Amino acid sequence: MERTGDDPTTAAGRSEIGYRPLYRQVYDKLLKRLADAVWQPGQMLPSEGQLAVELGVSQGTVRKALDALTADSLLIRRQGRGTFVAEHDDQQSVFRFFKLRPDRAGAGMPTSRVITMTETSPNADERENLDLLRTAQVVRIERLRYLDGRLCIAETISVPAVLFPGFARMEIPNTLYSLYATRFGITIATANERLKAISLDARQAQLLETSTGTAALEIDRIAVDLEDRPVEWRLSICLTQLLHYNSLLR
Amino acid sequence: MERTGDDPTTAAGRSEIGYRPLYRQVYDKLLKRLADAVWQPGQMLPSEGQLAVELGVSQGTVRKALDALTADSLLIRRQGRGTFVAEHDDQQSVFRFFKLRPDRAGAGMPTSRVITMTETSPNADERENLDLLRTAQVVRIERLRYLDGRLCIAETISVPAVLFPGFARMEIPNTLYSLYATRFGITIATANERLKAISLDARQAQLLETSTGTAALEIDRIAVDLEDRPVEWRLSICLTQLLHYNSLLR
DNA sequence: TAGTGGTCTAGACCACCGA
DNA sequence: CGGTGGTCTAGACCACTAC
Repeated sequence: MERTGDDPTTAAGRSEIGYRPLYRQVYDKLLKRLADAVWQPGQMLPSEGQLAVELGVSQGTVRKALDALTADSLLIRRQGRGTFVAEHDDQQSVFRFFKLRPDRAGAGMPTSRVITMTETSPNADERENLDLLRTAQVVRIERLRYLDGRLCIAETISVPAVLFPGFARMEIPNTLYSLYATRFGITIATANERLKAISLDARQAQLLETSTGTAALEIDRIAVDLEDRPVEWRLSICLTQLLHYNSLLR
Repeated sequence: MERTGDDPTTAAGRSEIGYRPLYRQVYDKLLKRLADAVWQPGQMLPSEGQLAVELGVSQGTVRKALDALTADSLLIRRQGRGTFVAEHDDQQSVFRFFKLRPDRAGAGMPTSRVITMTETSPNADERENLDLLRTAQVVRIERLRYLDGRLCIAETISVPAVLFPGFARMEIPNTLYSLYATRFGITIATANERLKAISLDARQAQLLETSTGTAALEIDRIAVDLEDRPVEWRLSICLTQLLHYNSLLR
């Protein structure tokens, strides 16, 4: 099943011509450095002027590339201080990919408890969603998550083992994506989520300490890195009696 | 919307506590014209150069304001042709606010059938979500929606009657938001959706021609206009056996 | 060919931050 | 204070569209 990243109406043909604006080339060069972890998360980049000299373009062109990277949440710019590689382990960034909120109060940080963690051969879903060969291995995590102390999510997380060496024997922190970035040099750029309403089967109900047939929200997420490779597949089952999934359309 | 924040400073030249960039003032001026429907949807704006002369700023400053309006989906710019007021009745814009997709195929246009349409006093939810006084009136629509010919949504739509004079006696098209724009001068800028999984009660099940207790997706949407006023509340009950709600996180 | 938006440059000045 | 990003300008040239 082909997964459409965006509206089906955006299938309009591209010019096909090999014209690439200068600022776009600068964007790609800087993106490559970020992907190669030349600059670490939190680190300050050279100033606009220095980059301009180094790359042999005007400061305005560098600026346009930096602004684009900032719009893509890869950089953070602060007037008077400098340009920094975005850190994905602060509170703000956690909620970038976590859209569940309590109905009434503001959300505290979600917490987690790992149930199982194994390195194994991928099943059919994992092969398809992570674009894997049959001979590849995956690391698969099952865990429960809590919001404001209340059990609300059971999820299965699968990643290609080759991209995460030693992952299966690690202590798993609450914020996975910062671990991906700091330990494996993998930055999650975007994630595509597909939501459905389901009735819990017996196993799911037991995990979530509720009764079979309860309505729950299923979130099927594929996360991709800076080079648009799928690097994580996550299937979350969420109880939404006291929570909701928040989506802002603009 | 990021650009219509709660900046307390006014457009008055230079105040010492708040600083308002020139391009931001231009943005606001142009936004006002869009809100006042000085330029109609689909219409071409004057060129950058003409606007620059008229407003007494440089072309680059106009450009920055136009780019910001384009980023907010209010304008569409086409190289070699001009800058146009975004039309919200073409296929692209429909899917901007409609995130349900068939699991397997690409989505055709959704269709609708109105069940009831009344003008009445608001209930407590409507008063709260639309920020209404007890004496106000609302227009309330119940309808069913179909995707690829299949019944999948039952929804209730409520709008303040004062903003939509004569609405209750109109023929209702499939794409409501284009009607809002063309007949009432109201442009939907953003919408906030809250999703939950629910079990259908008897009435909902009957409407959707399925059985009581079926799991379904409830979408609670508040849509706001260019001035950030809530102008529509919509509660949709969606069957997701063959559909999913698509959400792209970046 | 004329007119549009898109890119690129160079330089001036402003607002903000930290030492 | 010096250094950073943010704004603003003026002008040149490029790519695209319509006629």
